[in-house]
Amino acid sequence: MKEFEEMLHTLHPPSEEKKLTPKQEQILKAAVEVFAEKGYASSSTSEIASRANVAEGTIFRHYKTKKDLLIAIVKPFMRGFAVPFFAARFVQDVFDVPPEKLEDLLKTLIKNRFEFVKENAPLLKIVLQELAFHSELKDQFQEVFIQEIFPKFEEAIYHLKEKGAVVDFPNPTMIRMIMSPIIGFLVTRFLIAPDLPWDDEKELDQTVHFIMHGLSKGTGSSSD
Amino acid sequence: MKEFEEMLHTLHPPSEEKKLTPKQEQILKAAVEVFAEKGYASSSTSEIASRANVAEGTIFRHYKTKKDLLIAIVKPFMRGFAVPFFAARFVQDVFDVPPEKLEDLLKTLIKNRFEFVKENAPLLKIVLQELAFHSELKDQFQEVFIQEIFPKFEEAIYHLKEKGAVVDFPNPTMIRMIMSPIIGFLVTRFLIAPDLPWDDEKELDQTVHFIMHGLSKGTGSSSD
Amino acid sequence: MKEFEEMLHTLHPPSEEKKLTPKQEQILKAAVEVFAEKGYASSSTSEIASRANVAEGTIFRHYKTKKDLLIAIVKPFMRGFAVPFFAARFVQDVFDVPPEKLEDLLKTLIKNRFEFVKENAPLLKIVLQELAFHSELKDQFQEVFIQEIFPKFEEAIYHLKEKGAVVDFPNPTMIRMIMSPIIGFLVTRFLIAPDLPWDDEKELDQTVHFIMHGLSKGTGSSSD
Amino acid sequence: MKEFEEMLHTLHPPSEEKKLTPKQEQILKAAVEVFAEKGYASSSTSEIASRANVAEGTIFRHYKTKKDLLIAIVKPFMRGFAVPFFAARFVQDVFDVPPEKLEDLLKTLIKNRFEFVKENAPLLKIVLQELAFHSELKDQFQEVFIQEIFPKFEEAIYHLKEKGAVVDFPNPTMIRMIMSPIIGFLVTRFLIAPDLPWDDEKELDQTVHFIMHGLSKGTGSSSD
DNA sequence: TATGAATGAGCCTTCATTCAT
DNA sequence: GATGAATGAAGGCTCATTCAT
Repeated sequence: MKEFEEMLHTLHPPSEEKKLTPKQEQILKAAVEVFAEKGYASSSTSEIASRANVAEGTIFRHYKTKKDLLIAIVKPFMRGFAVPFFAARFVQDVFDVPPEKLEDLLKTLIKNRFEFVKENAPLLKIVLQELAFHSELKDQFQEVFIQEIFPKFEEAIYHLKEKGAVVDFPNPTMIRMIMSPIIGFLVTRFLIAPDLPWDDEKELDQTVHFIMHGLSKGTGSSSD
Repeated sequence: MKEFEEMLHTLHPPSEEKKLTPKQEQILKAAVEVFAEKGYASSSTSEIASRANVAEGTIFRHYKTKKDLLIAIVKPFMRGFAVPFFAARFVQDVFDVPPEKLEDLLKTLIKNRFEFVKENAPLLKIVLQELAFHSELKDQFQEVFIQEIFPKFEEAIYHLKEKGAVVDFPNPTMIRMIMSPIIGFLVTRFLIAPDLPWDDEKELDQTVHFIMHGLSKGTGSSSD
Repeated sequence: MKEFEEMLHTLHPPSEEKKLTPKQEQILKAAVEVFAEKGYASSSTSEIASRANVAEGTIFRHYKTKKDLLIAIVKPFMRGFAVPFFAARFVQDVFDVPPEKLEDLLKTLIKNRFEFVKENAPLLKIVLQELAFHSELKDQFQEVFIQEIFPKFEEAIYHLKEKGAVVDFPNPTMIRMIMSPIIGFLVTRFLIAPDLPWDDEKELDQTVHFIMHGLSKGTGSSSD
Repeated sequence: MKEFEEMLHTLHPPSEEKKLTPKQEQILKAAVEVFAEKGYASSSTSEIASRANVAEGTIFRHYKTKKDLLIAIVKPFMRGFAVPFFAARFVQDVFDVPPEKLEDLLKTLIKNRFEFVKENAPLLKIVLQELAFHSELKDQFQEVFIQEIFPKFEEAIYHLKEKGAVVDFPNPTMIRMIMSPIIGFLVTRFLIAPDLPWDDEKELDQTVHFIMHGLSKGTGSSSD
């Protein structure tokens, strides 16, 4: 479980993005900035161009369309986010690990994804904003999350339920419960109040605690 | 606690919205539709006008600006959402209620807000989308949520902590943990997959369960 | 046969074009000018706008597309050109008239169309230029010429052949032979050298002479 | 008269075009294709480049300008078309030939030009389309047709009139009458309906017949 | 009050042309 | 000589906003 980094390169070798020319990189960087700042629809290619120190035409030489540019930005982010889940490891670990270590397992996973988002906070914003309006992004989301990640989650949850380790809610509900606090944290941490003096380690611990206890079978404080 | 409805009218008498002419209502309704469908920036006043069966000029007679129209839509929604929290009752109840009834209390609150959102799902979408880009909306949000609702929450949490009923996380963290699963549910329920055959009652119960256990002091499934 | 003018209004009452607002007329007039001068593809809507003393946006309020503007110009011209042929009169006259008056008949027809083109010379240019590249125009041409005019011609030719008045070439060939010198004259007269001191009456007489003799059965200069 | 082929090489030795590099040939070929398909103004150098399997820059190495490319295409075609008329032979033949062979003479000439156009149909289209808009092409046309061909025609016509073989129309009118049916045929044959099952020999015969009779002094079928 | 024609700034995109490699 | 990335001017079109009626 310590080697997430390795997995990152399993499916999509890092060389993939290295093909970018300097101009392309400037464009992508500028586009991420502007899209995140103003939203896709309110961003103008001319502003992106000038922030990228590039002629406007240059953008369209590399990305046929403004939307193509958006996709070129969002797709790798989604795939990148999903990479760790592709590993067979993920489910196996849940299966192998003793109950009292589950919390550590979850934390490792979250921590890793947290770091990924930390490096790409503006992209998180762009995805959350634009997913709602572009079917191309929805498709990509479908492909990555619903077809790849969710099944893994379901498998893991299945094991946990069998072990009697967790409450017996429907799978989609449980997945939602796992993800909501995480997303809630990420959004607060990086989008709403990135300038607060965060103690990330502590917040993550508490979030994991919250999720684990929330899904626990016992009745929490109101015993019984 | 059964009389939330009354509170709704406490601060903002219902007469307020009655000043709307029929044309205005058509415009607002159409605008909500279009904004939710395409996002504010990608919506055109001409489409709103034609959906409202109104001349384009008419929109600008009532709302000086496209953005004014957005605000006219979002502001009442935010205020409406916050209304129940204005009641002194809210904190008092938390203080009075016996620990084993806390879950019911939370559920009543959530249920009520759930119904409110249910009637205004497109507005939820608009708020979540546009909050990020319009300082006028952020101000309004600040005013309503941070200045009104959050302090109430903090007070309630203070009581709970005193009672030893909940874990001792920082207040903002706890508020986030309470709200994340709720928002997660609302977004899934109304925006992502509104067409699934939802059992709202059950989902709400489970969400409350999740939150309460998540915040409980006990160690959840990994007992001890 | 003297009342072609009346026929002009038979099918398409003149009121039809009267719906045009002043701005629309300015736009159409300017567009005809510019299209004829530079060709459709090399004309810019901004130049049309400024020649029409109208904002560029105004063009697009009336004609959704640059191409729509082209069609709005060409369609009425084609229909207008075809109008006389719609009359039942046309074929009947050919049938009734004695052989020695055929030349007069043809001349009346040509003269009339000549006047029509004279009023719309730039439009003739536009049609001849753009017909080759726009399927919408081809369709319109098909509809008007091939479906309406050509059949009338064929009928007339059928009568003439029966009378033994003309040579027995295939119908399409004969139609081409009738039209080529006419078009050749129109193009030379209005497009290639409009500034020459033309004696239109004489040219028309000679063109008719040429066509009639060209189609005659006799062997012309060689022999009798 | 059988040796038109020889004339072809009289003024412009065939070697002239042999200087073309393979790339240049590909470019010219592609340009002819694209120009004919879409018209000069709507053709993009990038499409020409890709059809020619050549980098876009390569076009501009050989032809400084898009328009230069057009001229490089059109000029040789015009000159090529005019070549036979340069021969002194042309007028002499008209002078020498007995009246009853005039038709054959004309047919030989037409047939020969017909074959030339047949090999270069797209070029005919390009010339007819672009002549109207490019003064460089008009100049070239002037140079070739008005200064070279027309005088030859006038001379020939002068002879014919002297012989009393033809009607006494003004020279320009007669030239127009000779050329209109020919151009009408070429345009129909190669541009409008190239896919019809043409009997070229017959059409040419009939066209010649039509011209000769059209210009004959007699009154054709309607004797007198 | 309501209308809708008119505006013109600004947007995305295309394209001929240049130039460093 | 050949390439193709880069340019930036110009084009068609959209849209929020104004205003005379």
